[in-house]
Amino acid sequence: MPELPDVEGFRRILDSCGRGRQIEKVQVTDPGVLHGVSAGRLRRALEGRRLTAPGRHGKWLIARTEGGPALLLHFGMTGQLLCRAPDDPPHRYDRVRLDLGGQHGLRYRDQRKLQGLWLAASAADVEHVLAGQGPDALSVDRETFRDLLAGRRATVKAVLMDQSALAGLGNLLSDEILWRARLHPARPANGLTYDDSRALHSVMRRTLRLSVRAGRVPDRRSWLTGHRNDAHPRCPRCHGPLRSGRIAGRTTVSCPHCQGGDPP
DNA sequence: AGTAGATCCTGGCGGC
DNA sequence: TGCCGCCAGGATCTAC
Repeated sequence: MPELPDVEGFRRILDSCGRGRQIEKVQVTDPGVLHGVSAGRLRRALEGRRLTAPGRHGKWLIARTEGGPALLLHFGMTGQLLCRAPDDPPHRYDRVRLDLGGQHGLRYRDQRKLQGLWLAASAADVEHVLAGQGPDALSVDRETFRDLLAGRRATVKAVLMDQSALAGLGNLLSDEILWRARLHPARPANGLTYDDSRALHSVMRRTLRLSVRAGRVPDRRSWLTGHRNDAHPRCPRCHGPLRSGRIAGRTTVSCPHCQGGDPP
């Protein structure tokens, strides 16, 4: 389930594998992942273009070309970006392939096709596709973060996961961050104190930095994420039983002891 | 403004 | 064994 750290990993793959190289051939093996563009138009728009420094906003990856259009990639739950030689055997979930000359190539691989690829004709068009995204969770400053929480009556978990409020966090990271900050996920966002939001911001940044370094949310046993799929999960901090429920429509794991039994 | 629920999509899993 | 329904959680839409 790609969240900000995973997509940041894909950005690095795109950078090391594709930057400076020319897109020689675009192969769409499943047009079902294309949004608002046909396979033919995608091919005509990208073939012959040279990839430049890629960007990322939240869970979006931006593959820019020199003086040309940009390809926007969203990985849904199961998507990934791989650097593979064009003659590497195809995988059944390879949906789009970019051949970059020689032994270089990129593949958009995705089992469930919940999201996919968008084509942006220009920088302004990139902004258009990304309109409505909140600030990136890795670069949002403390005051902006505090204000976006203070302006919402929804639960703090719902706001953390809302891409229009804050871009980049998914279900796993939200639970991890709230657990580390010792905040109950069902607390109303606008009920957090100044100190709460300050601590939450700091914990979020630290958790994101560690996750980006690992290329994903680590499922180490010292992390909440390393326990959430256990039959009888216990808190790695206090060793009490973890609680599993649904908040904002998502499975939510938290520690009743560390994060409070009931939200105030 | 907020939540719940359906939808999209595919595969793994438990139950019968 | 095989079929059914549920669940996973990325997002969006409608209904309340």
